[in-house]
Amino acid sequence: MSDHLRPLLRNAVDVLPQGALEKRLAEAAAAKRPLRIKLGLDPTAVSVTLGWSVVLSKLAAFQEAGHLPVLIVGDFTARVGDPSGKSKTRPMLSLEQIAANEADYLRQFSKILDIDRIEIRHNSEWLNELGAGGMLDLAAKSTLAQMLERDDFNKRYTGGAPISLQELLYPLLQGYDSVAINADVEIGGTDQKFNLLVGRDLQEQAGMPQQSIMTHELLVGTDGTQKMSQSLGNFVGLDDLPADMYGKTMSIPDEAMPAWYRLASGLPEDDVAGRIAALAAGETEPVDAKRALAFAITARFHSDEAAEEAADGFRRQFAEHKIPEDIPTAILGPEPTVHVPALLVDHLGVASRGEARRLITGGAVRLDGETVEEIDLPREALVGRVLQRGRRDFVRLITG
RNA sequence: GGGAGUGUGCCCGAGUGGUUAAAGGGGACGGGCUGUAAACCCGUUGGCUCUGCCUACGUUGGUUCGAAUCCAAUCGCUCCCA
Repeated sequence: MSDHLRPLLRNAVDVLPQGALEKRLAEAAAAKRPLRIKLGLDPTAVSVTLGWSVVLSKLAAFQEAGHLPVLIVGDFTARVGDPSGKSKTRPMLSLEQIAANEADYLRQFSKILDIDRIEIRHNSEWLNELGAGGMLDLAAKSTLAQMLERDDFNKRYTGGAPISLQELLYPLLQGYDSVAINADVEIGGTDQKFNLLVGRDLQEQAGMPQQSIMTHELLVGTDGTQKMSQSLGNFVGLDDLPADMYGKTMSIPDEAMPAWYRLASGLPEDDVAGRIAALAAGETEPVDAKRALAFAITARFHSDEAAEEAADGFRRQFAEHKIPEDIPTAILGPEPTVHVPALLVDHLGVASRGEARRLITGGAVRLDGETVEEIDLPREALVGRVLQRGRRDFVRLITG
């Protein structure tokens, strides 16, 4: 494999059709024009997760090689809902919400990508124009059997779960984006393979050159089993504080380490390969490998200093079981007796007072490290002390 | 349009008139052990002013001393026929 191609193929699973990318690159070089690299995104969530870093890094690699990332903001399709990997449809979003999410996304993307050197397009631009006639034209060339080849449709269909016609049409809309922007290459996760291929079909029907597609391994979440996603709550966000980024990474199962190293660490490919090999050979202790991984990720999105600090704080809190230094404070009310469950709900993110009571019963609540057993405590017993819920949530109680 | 099913707690799923806030499993959370890993053990998993009260088995209404369980209507979903 030639050196200039290698970074472009990193972490790719499928690169289709065979040889097409190389051909495209050669043509582009000869014509001295950049390739248009499409990445679609649904502006539905709030945080950009570490899972995104895989494709964003790939865009950065293309950018490095002189090509042009074209980001498609699915402001139209967000109102339809992509069924990828989901068993149910997702809610539609308002335009205002979509615009707000988009701005937030770009800010987070800029941690990986030079967002001043990308093209940003909204698919409402052409999909609004498409109209019923255009939609029917798109749909005329696809069959139900073709659509049902898509894995998650297939599963739902055979499992007797509903698939709305709207969802069924989604891949056509997304594929049409490729026609509209003249994509040369489209990248995405492995779950997007079908959609990316639809883009090729529609480009062919439109009589234009067909894009190459490239799918990428999906990063597993902190649970080590399911795909990292915001809705599953198993994610590390690019916006996470250093301590959270470090801590969440430390909580992943050992088995997830190789994948995280490859997909998320941001370390050079050879370095990653070496570390994974050392780990597999038992030359590296798993804990050490995980600390190094947590450090690498934290440093990647913050700084070496911030990562150092996060590592220190982590050691103090979880190895030495000390109360962390920077913890939020909460002002106690004037009442002489304090209802502890209310305190937990108000300041430690407990969902309900009933839940708080259960936590107290279960020994999860501590005051300056001592297990709390009372539901109500006199105010004086709380002032100036640190209330703790579980292993990682603390609040210092003060007077106003 | 006709017919047959089905709708239970975060998810799956049992329950077909009376200790049912609802078996069991998964997930999650918490405690122990530990490397905030895995495995393992234990506990919790509707709300609250908590030895009690309130709300809950798609929705609405009804039968009954009493319903998730029976009836009616209604909404959603699946399958079959057209």
